[in-house]
Amino acid sequence: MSDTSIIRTAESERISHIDYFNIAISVDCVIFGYEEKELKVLLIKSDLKEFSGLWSLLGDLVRPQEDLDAASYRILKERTGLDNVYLEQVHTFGALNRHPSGRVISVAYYSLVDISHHQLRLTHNELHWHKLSDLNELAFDHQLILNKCLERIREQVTEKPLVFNLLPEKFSLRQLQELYQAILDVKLDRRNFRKKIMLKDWLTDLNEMEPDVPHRPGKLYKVKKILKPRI
Amino acid sequence: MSDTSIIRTAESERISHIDYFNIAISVDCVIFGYEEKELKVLLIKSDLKEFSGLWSLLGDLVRPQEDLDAASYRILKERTGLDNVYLEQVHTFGALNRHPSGRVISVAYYSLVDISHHQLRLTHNELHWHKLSDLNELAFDHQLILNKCLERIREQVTEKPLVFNLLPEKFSLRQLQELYQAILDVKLDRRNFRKKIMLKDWLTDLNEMEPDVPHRPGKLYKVKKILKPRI
DNA sequence: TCAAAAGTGTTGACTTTACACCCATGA
DNA sequence: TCATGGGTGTAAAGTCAACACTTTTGA
Repeated sequence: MSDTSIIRTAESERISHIDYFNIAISVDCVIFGYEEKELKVLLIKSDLKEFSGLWSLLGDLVRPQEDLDAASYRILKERTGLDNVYLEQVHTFGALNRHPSGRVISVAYYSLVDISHHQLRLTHNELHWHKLSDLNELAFDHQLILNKCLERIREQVTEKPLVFNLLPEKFSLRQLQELYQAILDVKLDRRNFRKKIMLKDWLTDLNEMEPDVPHRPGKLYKVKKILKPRI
Repeated sequence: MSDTSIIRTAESERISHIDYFNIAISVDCVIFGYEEKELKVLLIKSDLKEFSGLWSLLGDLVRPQEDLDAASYRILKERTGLDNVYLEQVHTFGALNRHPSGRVISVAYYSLVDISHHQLRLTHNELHWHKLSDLNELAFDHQLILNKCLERIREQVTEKPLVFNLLPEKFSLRQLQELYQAILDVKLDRRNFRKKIMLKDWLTDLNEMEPDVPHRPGKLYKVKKILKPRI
């Protein structure tokens, strides 16, 4: 890592690094949910005076003995009570003045959760689901982070069976189509959508019908194999 | 960032963060080049005793007053003399024991450079281009980082006019096709390749012919608008 | 004149899109 | 019986893959 041609050891390098141990590293989680045909994101009221009144993503400093992925799972678990959730690293944000307390570099993860999951317990009363379509200014560079994560999800939803993390276990094709429409912000043709999704072979027909709908009920499906944490 | 409901200021938070300022952050650059119909990567002999004899990516600690992107440009510039080069952040690697000197989290970037560029000057005699097809064990988790970057490039080359960064300014369609073949590790049909690349409208016909070839010379092209640094 | 690669189009397979009618259910 | 969405197929357009012959150049 340097041009000096002296052979160094890990120990000598550790010492020479000490000057550099003054950048903090955090993880920010963009936790998406889906409700009322809209994509939502879980935010917490910023507890920093500089951002008072603004909402921010769920984040925390990475602990010295904690893996990055582990930190993101911890944050999610602490805030929602959920484990066993899909999380993916997206990008690292390191602009010099992104944090008013000093140099904090933040690794962004996104996660998709079922808002109606019985296990979901928001553990803080300043924690709320916000419609993506209706967001005010966010603290820090969190709008930037959110945009990047949204972009990533849009790239991935048609390739991988991700969106099922946002839905209850049983769902109809209509619900699934509405979800894709919400994520991609497009209108899809019903017949073509059904053909395409069936071709992917992601779904199992439950031989059950949607209950409590004021019209002809649709069949219910579940996903064959959901993408789960790699931890 | 915490559950305490005391309102904190950036200053008080800065102080409470001090315990956490003991993770170092580095940038590793996967610098790809192309020569003799093969993709190559620029590596340096590891100067750590623990990895003696092994090659490693080009990296350095991020300086306290340095943006992440700026760090990657600095590393590239220091090692190759090149600026004005395409660099993209790919992933951040933070496993606990990835670095023998202590906790070092590394942000990986990839870059594509023209090995024959007149400005290219390798600034260190332990710095060499290695065929991807012919790599030995690398230091740290650098094989992992390299794989991730290669994967990313493969996803992107058909979408964005990236590969032109690997070629001299003027090139023939044969050279371009060989390059795609090297990156994607596939054999492409010449007629289909030409049709497809022309449809993308990335190239300008220079009305010049390839010099010094022992067969019918091909036309030379240059790219219309190369992707350049965002710095 | 030979070897090597340049240049060039068509066909069939497949994928994508657009589009409309009858059916089942609850109110 | 009405309103609502469920369920279904086909044709046209577009994209992709396979494939062969003639031309130009240098040796």
